[in-house]
Formats: sequence, structure tokens, C-alpha cells
Amino acid sequence: MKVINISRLWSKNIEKEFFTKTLKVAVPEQLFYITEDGRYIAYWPKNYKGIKATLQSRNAFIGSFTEKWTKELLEETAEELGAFTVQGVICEDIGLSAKSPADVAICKTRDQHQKPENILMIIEVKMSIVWNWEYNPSTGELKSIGDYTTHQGNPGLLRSDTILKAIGKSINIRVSSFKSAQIPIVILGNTPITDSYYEKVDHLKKTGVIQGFYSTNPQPLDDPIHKNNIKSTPGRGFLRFDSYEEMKQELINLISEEQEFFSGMKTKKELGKIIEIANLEPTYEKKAEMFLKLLRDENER
DNA sequence: ACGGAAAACTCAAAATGCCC
DNA sequence: GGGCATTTTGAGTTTTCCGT
Repeated sequence: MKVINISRLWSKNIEKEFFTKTLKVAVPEQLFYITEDGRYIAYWPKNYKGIKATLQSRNAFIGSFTEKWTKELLEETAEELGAFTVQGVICEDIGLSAKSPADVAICKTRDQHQKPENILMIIEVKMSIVWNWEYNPSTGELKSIGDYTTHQGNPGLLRSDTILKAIGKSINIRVSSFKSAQIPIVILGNTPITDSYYEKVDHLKKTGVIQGFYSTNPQPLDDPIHKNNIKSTPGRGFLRFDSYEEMKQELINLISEEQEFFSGMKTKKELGKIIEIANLEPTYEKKAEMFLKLLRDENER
């Protein structure tokens, strides 16, 4: 029995919607390559050997589409927390400037300018067109002509510089101020990641820099048992969400756990002293607070 | 002809460039 | 800021070179 896709997560339907909507404000030449024999396609097929151009005009469209899509996708999740999703969040304290705001954030208010304590989660959106598509300009018909293994592009989180950009931006937030220490940062994509990054995303989670690289695309490959379509890395630094509920639970857990990011470079002696003093506090929470305070006081000097 | 060092090669990853 | 093309880098391996 064929399962009908009623999921709200990323799928071919969403990509189709992107093209349909964007074609109302853009000409096909801005969204598709044109092959030597006059076909309109989203990516150059793997076996295409003709003369190629490099399309630049689609980028801005897909960027704003996916950020808006993500904002709307997460609205229900935010609502359960009594919060809102906001696009383009600026918070100078933690390195989110007007030039590079947070793509999407879950915040206690609807304002674009936010105080650190009102930001519950920062979401970096890294999504692109995943499948290859062919457009028929005379009929307006759009059809999927293969998954990302069949074309030459490298979509979303499969690109190493996309991952590095995400890491760079997150580190920038973490080192801007301790005010960002309680805010989870997650990367939301629509593709798997390459195996060369499996260990790195797990380590980024373990060290607290980024709480997760997530894919909202349950079936990125037409072959569902393809080895690259992993559900999760061993340390859960990467997760593929297969349903809205799954995603919502993960995000809500992250926000309600109230974790603290900390880092440093200290001698064992310095660390030992800090631990000794912190250990004088009566409860685990107080011990932790003192530990972090001492760690940070030292660092500020 | 031989061992060791330098040079050349290879493949993939990373950096850079450039366009919109 | 995203995405592709081009250039550079890096690691590992093979080939060449050189003095003995």
C-alpha cells in the first residue's frame, strides 16, 4: 500500500511549491538551467557533459523561502512553549548583528530585536533544493527527475562549507558573550550529512557548541535503504526527523533541559581549585553555578 | 647497484573567487 | 548569504636523482 505523504516536513511537494510560487515572481531562467537541447532543469544531471553555466539567481529565492518555511514549521512547537518563532533575530550582545541575524529563533516575544534572556533557541536554516526537477515552460508542468545522487549539485548540509559556515556562526555566538551559554543552537537542514562529518557533529554536541544538526527531510533519497540516509549518528549530533512530533519533542526537550555551555583552557591545578571551592556549595545546582562563576571570572580577567 | 633524500604525482578536501 | 567554479593545499605514494 502506498503511504500518502501528509507530513509537514520537507518533501518533494514542498520543492514543487517553491517552484510554483517563485515562478509567479521570477522568470524560469532565474530558477532553471537550460540544457543544450532546451530542457529546463534544476541541476545538471550527473551524466550531462554539454556546456554548463552556473546559476546564481535561484539562491536568494531559496534562502528566503526556506527561512519562512522553517519559521512557519516551528510555530506550533513555539506555541507549546508559550513562545513565538521570529525570523532575522538581532541580538548584538551575542553576535547577532543586522548583517548576520539568526535565521529563525524561538523567542518569548515577536520582536526582531531580542534580549538574550528572551531567546529560547537559535535555529540556523541550511536548506536547498534537494531533488532534480524538470520544468515544461509551455504547460507549466513540474516533475521530479531524480534525487541528489543523480545530479551534480551538492545540496544543503552535504556541502562542507555549509557545515563549516554553520559551525563558524555558532562559535561566534558562543564566544560573543556568556549570555548565549543557555541558548541551544541547532542547524536545520533538508539533507543528510556526509560521513566525514559524523564524528564532528557528535563532538560539537558533546562539547556544547551546537546541540544538533537536524534534517527535516524524512526521505531525501528515492532509494529508502540507501546507506547515506542515516537516521542518526552514534552520538545523536545528527538526527533525521521522520515526523513532526519527533522534531517537536526533540526541540522541546532541548529547551526545557536548561543546559549551560562552558569551555576553557586551564591547568589541572586551576581546575582543581575551582572544583574544591564549588564543592563547598550545598546542592548540585549551587555547585554548578559556583563552578561556572569561577570558571568565567577567571576567564574575564 | 643501493639507500636515502628530494621531487613529482595523485586524489580529495579546503580555500578562494565570483555571481546574483 | 547561497551556490558553483577554480585554485590551492595536504597527505600519501611513487619516481627520480645523487653520491657512494
